[in-house]
Amino acid sequence: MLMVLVLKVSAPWASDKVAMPVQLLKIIEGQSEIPLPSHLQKENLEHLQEGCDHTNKYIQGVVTLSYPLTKLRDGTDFFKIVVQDSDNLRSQINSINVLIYGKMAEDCAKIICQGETFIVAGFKVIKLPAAREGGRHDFHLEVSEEAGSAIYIYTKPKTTAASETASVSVAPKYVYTPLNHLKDGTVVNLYGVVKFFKPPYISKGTDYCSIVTLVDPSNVKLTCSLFSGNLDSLPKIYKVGDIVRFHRIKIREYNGQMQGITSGGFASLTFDGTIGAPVVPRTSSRVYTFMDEEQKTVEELRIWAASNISISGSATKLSGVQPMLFFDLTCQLVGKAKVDGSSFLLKVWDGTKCPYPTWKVPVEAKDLEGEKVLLHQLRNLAVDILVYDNHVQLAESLKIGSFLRIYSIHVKQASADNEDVSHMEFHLHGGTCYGRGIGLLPESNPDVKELKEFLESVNLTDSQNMESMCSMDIDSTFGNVTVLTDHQDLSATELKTITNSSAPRQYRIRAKLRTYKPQKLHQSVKLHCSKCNSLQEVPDRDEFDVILHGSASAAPNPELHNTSWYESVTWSTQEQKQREIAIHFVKHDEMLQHPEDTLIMIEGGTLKEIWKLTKRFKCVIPVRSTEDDLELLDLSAPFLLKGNVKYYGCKQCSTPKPMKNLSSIAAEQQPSWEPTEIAQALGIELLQYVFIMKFTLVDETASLNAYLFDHEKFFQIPASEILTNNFLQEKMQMTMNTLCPPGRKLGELPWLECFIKSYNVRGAMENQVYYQIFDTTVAEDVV
DNA sequence: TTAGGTTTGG
Repeated sequence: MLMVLVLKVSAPWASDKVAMPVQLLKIIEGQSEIPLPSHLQKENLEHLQEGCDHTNKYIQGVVTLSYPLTKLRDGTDFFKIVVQDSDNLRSQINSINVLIYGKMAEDCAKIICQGETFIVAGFKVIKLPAAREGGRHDFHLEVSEEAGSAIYIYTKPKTTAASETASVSVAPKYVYTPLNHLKDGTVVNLYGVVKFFKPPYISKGTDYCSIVTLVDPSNVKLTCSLFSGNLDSLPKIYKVGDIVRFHRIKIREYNGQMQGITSGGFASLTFDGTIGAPVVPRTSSRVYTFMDEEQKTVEELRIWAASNISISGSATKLSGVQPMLFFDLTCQLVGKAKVDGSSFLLKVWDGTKCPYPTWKVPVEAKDLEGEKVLLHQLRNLAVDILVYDNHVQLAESLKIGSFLRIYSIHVKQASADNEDVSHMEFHLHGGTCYGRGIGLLPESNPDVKELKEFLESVNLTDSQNMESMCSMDIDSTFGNVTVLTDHQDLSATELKTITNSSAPRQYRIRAKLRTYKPQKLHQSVKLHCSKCNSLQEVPDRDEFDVILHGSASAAPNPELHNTSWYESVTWSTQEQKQREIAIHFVKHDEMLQHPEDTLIMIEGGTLKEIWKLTKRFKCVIPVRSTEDDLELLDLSAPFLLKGNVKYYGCKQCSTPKPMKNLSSIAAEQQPSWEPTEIAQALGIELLQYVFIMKFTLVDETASLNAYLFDHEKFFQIPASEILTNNFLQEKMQMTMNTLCPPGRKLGELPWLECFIKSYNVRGAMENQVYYQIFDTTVAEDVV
């Protein structure tokens, strides 16, 4: 009798789902071949090559020797056998070592006896360091469940003897197929950047399903249907731009296009697609291979994706929702309730306030799960999202307090019969079009970390003060003033009186902010020279990049290295076009200081390198060398980087002085390296970051445009920080939403109090009167 | 098996 055993779990062609590691599939009598899946091809021992994809290949031979089951140092089970190709006994190379790892090793050790016929598919070929001897192969095969190997054993005894030599275990090597080389009917390993995905949802069959569309630098797309009964074994994709590695995905042709589908042994790793983020795989596998080479692949894909994939997406904060649109929300679940059979209520918040009144889904208090006190505290910040149909089951299973990303929420403007003002409704409609669904984010997710930090910073008492400015009862409560001023003694003047008066004068006014410019708040940040009074745009990073490239073409001058006041270090990069970098560390008392106290000057650095250095050192000054001195770069580039801020000098008003002037600051008892002081020493007229905005103010009598020219006082946010700080941008947006809530009629806008002054600007023909807001600060309970 | 990307009802 011939018995055929198939060791499985991850055999790619196995049709059975039983998770038993060893399964008796068939007992065949008098038959010499197992009906192997048609896509498998037999590989001759003589033709083995390292680095090829053997996912669809098998080798067959007789077990001539087996060793006792042992454990490797890391606890992995290890079983080694020698297999001889019985069809080619006269061949020079007819034996090979097969190293079996993990659960498969344990299972094989129980079953395999010498003389049995052994078939393995999905192995890895590893070259041995020593030369071959006596018919032994100079490769060995590595086999494991993780590698997707499958083993077939014929238990019919045959006998041969063979010697064997020790072999060295080498980490397995995978081969990855680019998306433009996929062939129907194969099982491959691949990398890709997520272009589209549906978070896992419960399919109509027995499994979870997740749809993932990948692209890679071949610019070919591949849509994969991934199924698994275990949610954890589907890739943990959180956003478009994430990078995935799939092992053992089956390729099929569907509607004239290649399609990926899970097959036995499918495994995935997911990586954050952000350049510079740690390359840490998200996986449920206990065991996975991940080495320097893989790290490099991920980093390369990140760079490719950065310029080839739009990851702008539709992520929005509640403060930024627009009616009649769809958006993705990262939020925390604070309440949930069953509404009816086909819909379920989720109450969530993200710390920001929706500028529109939002609907409240009526549910009975007893049906609402969540912390009552918190729900009350958050009653004006949390929003109700009604999820339908296929999303209900998943929504029900969510735990209060968990962090979610809800994809493609529909914002619907609606007005009930008994309300004059329309409100916003949030629906997660049934189905999964456009990736509609709910994803559970782990606490380790960087977006969750950021959100948690933000939620903790939200003062719930303050947000209750905003109650008067929000949703339900708009008209009655909007008599309130939301801006504080310094000059409480002045009484308010009507706008008509102001526009009819001559300039210059100062007034206290009470008005509504009908609109403001720019609507994109980051565009309000400019650079101002207090000497020549000029305003300019903040240069973008490309401009800086170009200047850096230009200056890197000249090598640092070694004669300028290591002077009395700085120490220098130089090195060359490994890139194709070698680049020399010099860093000059400014000393204090002839000593180097801690990096966080040190000012450095750098020659030949890239944008990224300089940015990294600013994280570590107190100040960074990009320089280049001339024949006899170091000097600043073109003043279109920042002359100084400190913390998150790039400091610029005025081209008109600056007269750069020798870098050596910095040594006088370095000699101070405790050098503070203040930008103003550095600028002065270097002859730079420091440009100040300012907010420039135009406010259109109205009262019952007239309307006027007043300019806001503000460094920090009005918003209590430094203009210099806003471009690099998301929290502050968020805070500023919320402030503007409070002062000028979008989507409201004039009558529904809040009243503001502020100070304005009028002034004359001489035109060619006549004087023009302008107005500027001054000495005004947004009240703390608004911010 | 399930889905096979392309939104809108409650």
